[in-house]
Amino acid sequence: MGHLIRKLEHFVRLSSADRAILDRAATDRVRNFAPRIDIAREGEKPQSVSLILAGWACRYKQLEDGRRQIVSFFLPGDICDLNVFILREMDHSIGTITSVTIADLSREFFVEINACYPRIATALAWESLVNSAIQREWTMSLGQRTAYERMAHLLSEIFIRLRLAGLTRDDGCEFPLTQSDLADATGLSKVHVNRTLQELRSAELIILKGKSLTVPSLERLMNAGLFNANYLHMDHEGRQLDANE
Amino acid sequence: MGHLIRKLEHFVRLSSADRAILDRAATDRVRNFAPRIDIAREGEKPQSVSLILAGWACRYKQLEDGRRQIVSFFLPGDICDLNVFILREMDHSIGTITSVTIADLSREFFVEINACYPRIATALAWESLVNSAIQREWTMSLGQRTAYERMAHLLSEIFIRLRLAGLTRDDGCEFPLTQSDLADATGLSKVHVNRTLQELRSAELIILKGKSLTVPSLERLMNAGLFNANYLHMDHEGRQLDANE
DNA sequence: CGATTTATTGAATCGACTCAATTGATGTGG
DNA sequence: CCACATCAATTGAGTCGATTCAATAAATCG
Repeated sequence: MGHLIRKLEHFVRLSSADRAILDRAATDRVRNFAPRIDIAREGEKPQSVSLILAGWACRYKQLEDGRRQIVSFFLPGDICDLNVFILREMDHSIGTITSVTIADLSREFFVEINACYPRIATALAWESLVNSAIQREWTMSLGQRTAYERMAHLLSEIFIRLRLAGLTRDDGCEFPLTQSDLADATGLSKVHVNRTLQELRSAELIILKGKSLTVPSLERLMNAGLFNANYLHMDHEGRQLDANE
Repeated sequence: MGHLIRKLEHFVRLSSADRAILDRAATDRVRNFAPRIDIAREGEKPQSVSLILAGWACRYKQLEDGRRQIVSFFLPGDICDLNVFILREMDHSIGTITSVTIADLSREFFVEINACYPRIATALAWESLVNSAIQREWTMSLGQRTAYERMAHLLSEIFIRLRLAGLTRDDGCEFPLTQSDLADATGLSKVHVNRTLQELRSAELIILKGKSLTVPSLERLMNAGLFNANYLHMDHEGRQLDANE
């Protein structure tokens, strides 16, 4: 579907046949979920690989005593858990933030891609490497960045990822995360998230109100978060594979 | 080589042909590195996929001001950066802890594996999924666990991973990490690492002296770290693929 | 509209940090 | 093989970033 294709095209140019099979896969087995519910739970058998068509979701883990860590966000165009068929049991849960539309991608789809669409296969491998890199960057953030830097970094990352998927207009985007979500993602308390956001506001790095985020200068926000975009590998790195049409 | 095979066999039983090609790959292009040097640096073009034959290494990221986060450890039998050929530029560095012996795995090796050794291909996919799961668990640790829990968790993880590779005897193992390494991995200061280790010692959860770690009761250490081993997916999950010999 | 969730504020506390000094290992060259 | 240099581990004291608890204000939703 549109957001995935748009994202993958930052890595490699696809042919119209490539785009066609991706579009087809995205209209096949579509499911809708309400906001704030679990799509999959830790301990269950992984059922499918899902492409987010619309809405925000997250992957999270929880300790017995209730402490909760969001370990990644899924935005439109993201794929959850490539290859996960192999495993017996989920080691984390997946929950929605907003209402979410996903398309289940079948095993056969991946077999076909690997056999007949090498450009897509490579682009999906790229997507998966970028996801690993994002996870490492979160490790970095939680381990080394201050609350202020961490929040600026997270907001920069989300804004850039939304832009790659074509989900920003000018300097703004939808932003359905609550401060509580941000707390679970950054490892900070809700109260401190609130105060940190206020600092970012008074530094005029963000305008965050309702469910909408405006970033007057992405560059300044990135600087505040010590953000180095290299880990997103979005500089059209696979262009030697470009389709010629 | 031995440690990799041993580890993969926790997921699926390999045939002697499977083992043979892995052994061959591991004797092909072997390189040695001194302790405490960089094998690869952020910003460079990724050169190869490496299998650690002996020694410990780590993946780390650094901020401009010097703050350093170790985002993963590589133990014997681990593979660095499966698939990484695709990317233009490293987003992190890889450095040795001890002296290290690695075997470079060629692109052709992976092509051959995917074409002719589906069981190994699946096992390597499993290895890569487990690595992602470990990275998520580190995110969890840094975001939610206290210093004490975090240290207990890390030590449990390392001990278990070493055991999977056949590198423990009874309740002990080599442990070449300095407190400074532990600080960079846990996001704590060196001083606090020191104090946290003392707490673990006086709770009789670890005996750590010189470069050797003893864990009198792994179960108790795991409990202290709120350790749930599910993320390591080591319960022979791929047995439907077992070789019959 | 009232009910519930989300955001905000204040005050007190605490876990972890910094700085600085000391002790103990490890290793190397003469 | 000792002497020195270096690196790693330990300890104490003071500080600070972030937390908890608790109350209030503002949105959002049915």
